[in-house]
Amino acid sequence: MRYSKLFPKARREVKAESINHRLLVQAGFMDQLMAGSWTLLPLGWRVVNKINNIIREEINKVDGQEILMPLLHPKSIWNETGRWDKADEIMYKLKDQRGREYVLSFTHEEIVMDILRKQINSYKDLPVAVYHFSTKFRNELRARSGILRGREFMMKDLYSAHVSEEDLMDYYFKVLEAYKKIFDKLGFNYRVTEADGGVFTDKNTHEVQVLSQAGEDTIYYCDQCDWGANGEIYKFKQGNKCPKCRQGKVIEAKSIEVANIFPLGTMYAEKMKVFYTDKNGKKKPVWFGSYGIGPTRVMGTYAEVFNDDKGLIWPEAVAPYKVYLIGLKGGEKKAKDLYKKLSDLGIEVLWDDRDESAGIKFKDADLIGCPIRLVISKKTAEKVEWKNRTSEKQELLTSEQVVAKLK
RNA sequence: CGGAGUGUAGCGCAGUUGGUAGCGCGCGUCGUUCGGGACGGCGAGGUCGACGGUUCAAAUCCGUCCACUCCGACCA
Repeated sequence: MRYSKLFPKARREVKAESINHRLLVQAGFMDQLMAGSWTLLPLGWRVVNKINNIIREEINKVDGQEILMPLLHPKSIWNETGRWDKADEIMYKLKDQRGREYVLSFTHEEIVMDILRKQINSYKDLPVAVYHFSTKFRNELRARSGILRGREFMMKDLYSAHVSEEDLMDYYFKVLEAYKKIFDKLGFNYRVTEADGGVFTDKNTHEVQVLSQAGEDTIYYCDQCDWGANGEIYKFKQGNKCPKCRQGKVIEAKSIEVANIFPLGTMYAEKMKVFYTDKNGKKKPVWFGSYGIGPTRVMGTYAEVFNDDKGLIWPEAVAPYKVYLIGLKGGEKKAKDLYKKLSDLGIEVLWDDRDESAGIKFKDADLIGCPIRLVISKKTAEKVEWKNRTSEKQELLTSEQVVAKLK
């Protein structure tokens, strides 16, 4: 991509208290429509898509099948579970010209249940797991922290149905393992915690929490084993013995909840009459679970966790472009050639071909935060300067060496 | 919803005791520059958040409302 053509350009200054708000807006990744509603601009959309692809890959591995469900739901389906009233405060409800009532989706359990009751007959049809990436609308009392808490945001939600609690819980922990793989690939320092199910279930659930001062949650975790808990239901003291391994100490920390999984049981199936016939010919309710990850919140979390005073720092796995290429005086032609060469090889390059000063290009390169910066100028002569975003070290390579290193 | 703050040019901001609006950046253009936000010349750009009131006169004073940010309640 030629930076001269990219919409929009980085800005000089942005007033915002939250780090993800300031950096992502300043660098041109997102734009605010109103409190809690954001446009993902080309750079931001690329990042979110990369996050989504990493999620998709792991969810497919646990037999999730991707679908796309509607966002406009009739009142009747939400009445079936009682959530039309129970979740009233977070729902955006609408009425059409004839007085019919709807809600903008804040989750999809009821919708999946409706599909299942039409499609599932026998135990032979189970288990089944479906997921989609789509927008969620939640009427938060207060939108805040940039894109971390919006009233409209993207979520990957996976739903699974099973013949028994054993099978559900077996799958539930498989998904938890898949989530760990996802957040390992994404490169976060996170903890898995036990938490409250909120409007979703009375049962306890698990969350993936990325450690960050910008987080709204307080969690407790063991400094030696994998134990962790959300402070909303459990209270522990920093420094006490870990309740699980009895060896490590409890650490209290701020964190951002990026994923949550719920073993919902048979309540939804019973209320919505989602039954299957077992081997003995008996009708039984399906065991149900739901599993969410917030990709747009994940992007905001990156901005909060990976940055320095110069700007964003993207890990290669999700960077909008792998390389930021700068051609300075005397290197324009060579930069153009290298851009073509790398692009032909399928390497993602953002080429700053603007007629701007060297200083502006360097500042924007740092702000946008691609992992690798390449510079060609009079100074580099026939070579190319390679610098990683996370290091001050610069090395001069031939373009062949650059290509080999990038492959 | 309670508390605090802010709305003035595309962005960031200043604007005194009321007298009809400025700065920096950016933008257009010409020229000189060209490895860490270069410099000069010329130029464009505003219903001062909205509505109402006070006044000869309101960005400025008063009232109502709206929007955004932060803290809280709440929430993924």
